[in-house]
Amino acid sequence: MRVSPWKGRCQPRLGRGCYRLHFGIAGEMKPVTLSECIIRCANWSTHQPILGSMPTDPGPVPPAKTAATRSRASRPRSGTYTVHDVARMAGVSSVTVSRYFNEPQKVSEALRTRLAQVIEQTGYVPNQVARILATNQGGVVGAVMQNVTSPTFADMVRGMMDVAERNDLQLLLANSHFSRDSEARALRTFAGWHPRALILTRGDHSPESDALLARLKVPIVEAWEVHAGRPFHQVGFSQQVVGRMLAEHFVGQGALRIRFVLNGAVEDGRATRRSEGYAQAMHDAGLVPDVWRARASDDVGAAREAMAALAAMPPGRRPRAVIFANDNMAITAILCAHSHGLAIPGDLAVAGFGDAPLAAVTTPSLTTVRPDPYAIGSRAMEIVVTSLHAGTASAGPQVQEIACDLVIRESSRVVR
Amino acid sequence: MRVSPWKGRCQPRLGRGCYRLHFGIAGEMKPVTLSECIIRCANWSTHQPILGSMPTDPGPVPPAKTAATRSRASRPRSGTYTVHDVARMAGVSSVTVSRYFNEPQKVSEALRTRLAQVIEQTGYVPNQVARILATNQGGVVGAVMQNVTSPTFADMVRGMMDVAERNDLQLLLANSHFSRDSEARALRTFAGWHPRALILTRGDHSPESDALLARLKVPIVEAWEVHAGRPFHQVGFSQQVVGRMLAEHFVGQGALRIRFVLNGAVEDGRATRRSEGYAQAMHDAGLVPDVWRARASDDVGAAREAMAALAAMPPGRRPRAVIFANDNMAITAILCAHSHGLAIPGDLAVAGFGDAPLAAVTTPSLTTVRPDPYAIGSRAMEIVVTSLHAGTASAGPQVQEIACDLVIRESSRVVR
DNA sequence: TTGTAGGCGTTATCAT
DNA sequence: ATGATAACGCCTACAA
Repeated sequence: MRVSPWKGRCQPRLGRGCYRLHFGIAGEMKPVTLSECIIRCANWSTHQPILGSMPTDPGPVPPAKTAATRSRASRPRSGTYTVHDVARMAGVSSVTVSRYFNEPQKVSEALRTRLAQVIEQTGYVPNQVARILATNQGGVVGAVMQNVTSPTFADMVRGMMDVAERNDLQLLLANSHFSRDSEARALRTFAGWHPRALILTRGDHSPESDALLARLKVPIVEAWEVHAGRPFHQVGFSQQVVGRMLAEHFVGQGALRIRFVLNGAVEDGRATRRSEGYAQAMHDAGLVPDVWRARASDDVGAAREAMAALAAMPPGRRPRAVIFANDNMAITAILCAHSHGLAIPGDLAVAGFGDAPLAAVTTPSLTTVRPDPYAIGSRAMEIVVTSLHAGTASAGPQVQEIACDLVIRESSRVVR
Repeated sequence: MRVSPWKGRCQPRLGRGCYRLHFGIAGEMKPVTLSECIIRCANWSTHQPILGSMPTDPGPVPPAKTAATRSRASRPRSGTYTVHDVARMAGVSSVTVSRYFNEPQKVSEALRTRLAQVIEQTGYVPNQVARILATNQGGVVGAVMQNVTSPTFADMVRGMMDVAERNDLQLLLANSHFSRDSEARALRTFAGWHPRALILTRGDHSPESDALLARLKVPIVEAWEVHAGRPFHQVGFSQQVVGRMLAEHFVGQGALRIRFVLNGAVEDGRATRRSEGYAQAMHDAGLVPDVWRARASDDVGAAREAMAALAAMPPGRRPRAVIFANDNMAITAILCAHSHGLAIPGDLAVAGFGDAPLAAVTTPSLTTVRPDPYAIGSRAMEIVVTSLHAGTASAGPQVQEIACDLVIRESSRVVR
C-alpha cells in the first residue's frame, strides 16, 4: 500500500497593503496632441505582510508517512491525494475509485455514496497527467496564434476554448508575434506535450516547422485564412475575396480611382492578400490598381501618413475611394480627415476591415468587412474533435469557408 | 524490450478549395446609423478534396510490431517514438537517452553524437506528460481570465506567457466571462492538472472555489487588482486609487459637480471600485458624489444613454465633468457629444480609463488612466516562479503594486 | 460487483 | 560512464 507524505503549510491571514503615492510629471508626448501630461500614480512597492497562521485543517486522515515498504527510496510525490489514498479511506481497492469516475454505473450504490463522501472530504481530483499517460486519450490541443493581443484573435481563442472545454480537451496557447521562428519554437514545445491536434493561424511555416508537422501524426488545422492546395485542414475566409468585395463595392458605385492602403508591417501577409484580391478586381474592371504602403508600421501612424499624402494630391488625380487594410486605420482616417481638409465620404469614400466596435459610432460610420473569428475558432476546434473521433483514417483535409459580411455604412458612399 | 507499432498515414497533397459566392442582403440594422446594409460574402461550404498520397517516409527503422512479449494485451500507445525506441536504435539503454537530455555532461562524447543522430532522424521529443508524472516538476500554471477578448486582459496573457516560456512552465488559460461559476469550473479543471501555481483575476470567489483554493497547496496569485487583507499574493493596481486620481484631477481644476458613469454590467466589480475611490475623493473634498449607472450593459449603448441623460439636464445643474468607467464609453461620448448639442470639454469635461489606442486620436483627445497589463501579467508569473523556487516555506503573501499613469489630454480641461 | 496485475513514458536510485 | 529496476498516478484486461 502506498501512502502520501503530509505536507502542512501555514497560510497567513492578512496581506496588508498600503499605497504610497508618487506624483510627478514624465514628459512623454504623443504626436497627436499638444498637451498631454502623464502623472504616475503609484510606484512599485513590495510589502511583506505580517505572517499569521490558519487552522491547519488536517483533513480527515492525513496520510501518515510509514517506513519505506521497499528498501528503495521513494520518489518525489505530488503531495496530494491519489486513488490509493481515497481507496484506502473508503476501504475499497483503487480500481473501484477509478471506476467511480469512469463507469459509475458499474459501482454499487452503497460504495458510490461511501466514495462520494470520501472524495468530498478529501477534495480528491483525478490527476489528468497520469490519466493521459495511461489512456492516451483526451489530452491537449496546441494552438499557435499570431497575436493574442488583437481582439480578433482573442475572439478566436474564445471560440476554441469553448469547444475544447465541451470536449474535455485542454487548449495550449502560444503566441508567435507574426514570426515564423516563434511559431517553430512553439511547435517544438507543443510536440513535447504530444498534442492530440494542432491549430495554426498561418499557412507559411519555416522549413523546420514543416518537417515537424509532417512527422506529427495528428490532425492539423490551419485556421483564419483559407488557402487552396495545402495538406492540412483549412478553416476561415479568403482574404482575396474580402479585398475583391471591397473593391467591387466601390467599382459598383462608379469610382475609377480606388486606392488600397497598407501599413508598414511587412510580416503580416494577410493584409497583403486582401490587397491582391483588390488588385485582381481592379484588373477585372479594367481599372489600374493602386496599392499604397505607409512607412509607419502602427495603424494610427500609417493612417495619418496616408491621409497627409492624399491631401497633398491635386483633387483631380486624388483617389475617389480608399480601402484601408484594417478598421483601426480607417477610423483614424475618419477622425483626422477634417484636419487635412478632406471630407469623408464627400471627397473620399473610405472602407476598412474587421468591424471594430467603434466602426458603427464614428461620423460618418464606417463601411467594413466583418469576419467571424469566434466561428472560425470554434469551427477549427470542431474539426479537431471530428478528426479525433474519425481516427487517423480520415478522408483527408477539409476546407471550410466561414461567411464574412460586408457591412455597408456611411463612409463608403461615392457621390456623383 | 518494448516496440511501438508503426502507424503509417497517407497525407493527401492537395486541398483544392473553390469559393462559391452568395450575394444577398440581410437586414441587420445597428441603432447608430440609418443606412447600414450587410452583404454576406461567402456561405459555409465544405470541400472534400481529392485524396492523394505522399511518400510515406518510413524513417530510419520503422519499429516493427513483435508478438506480445507478455500474454497480456498491450495498452493504447501514443504511436510516437519513446526513449526505448531511441535507445534501441542507438544501441544503448533508455537511461542514457534520458541523461542525454537532462544531464548531457554525464554522457560520453561518442554516445552523445550517436544519440544526436538518432534523435535527429526520428524527430524524437521527450513526452512532457510522462516527465511531469515522474518528476513532479516543471509543469503547468493555470490562469483564469475574466475576458480573454478584451485587449487589456490579452496583454496580461502575453505577459504571463512570456515569463512562463522562459521558465519552462506551460500556461493553461480559462475564461470566466466575469462569472464566479465559470471560475469555479475552470479551477476544478485546473486542479486535475495538478498545477504548480494558479493566477486569478478576481478577488471574490465562490465558496466552492475558496474551499478548493484553500486545499490546493500551491502558490496563488491574484492579479490585476490589489486588495488588502487577502490570503494570496497580490499584483496590480488599486482601483480606488484610480478613481480617486481622476476625481482629484477634476476637483483640482475647480469642478464642483462631477459625475461617475457606470455601464449596466453589474458583475464587473472593478469599475464599481473605481467609483468608490471617486466617491471617497469627493467626500474628502466636501463635494457630493454622483454615481450614475446606465441600463445598457454594453459600453457604446451605456455611453449614449448617459449622454442623452446629461443633455436633458438644465445646464445649471448639469455635471461639469464626467468620469466614464472606461475608455470605450468615454470615446463613444466624445463621438456622439455633438449630436447631443454638448461640447467637450467646453460644456462637459470627460475622462476615461484604460488608455485605448484611439484615446490619443479623438477630437478632443481623451484624458485617461493607463494601467500596465503586460507588467501585471509578467510580474504575476514572476511571483509564481519565485514562490516555486523558494519552496512552500515562503514568507507569505506578497503585495506588489504596479504603477498606473494618469494621462492628461484635452478632454478633461475644465474651463472657468 | 469487486479485485489483481501489469503497463503508459519518463526519471531517480542504486549497482556496476 | 552506463545500465537494471522501480516508481510517478491512473486505467484496462482479466480473474474471481
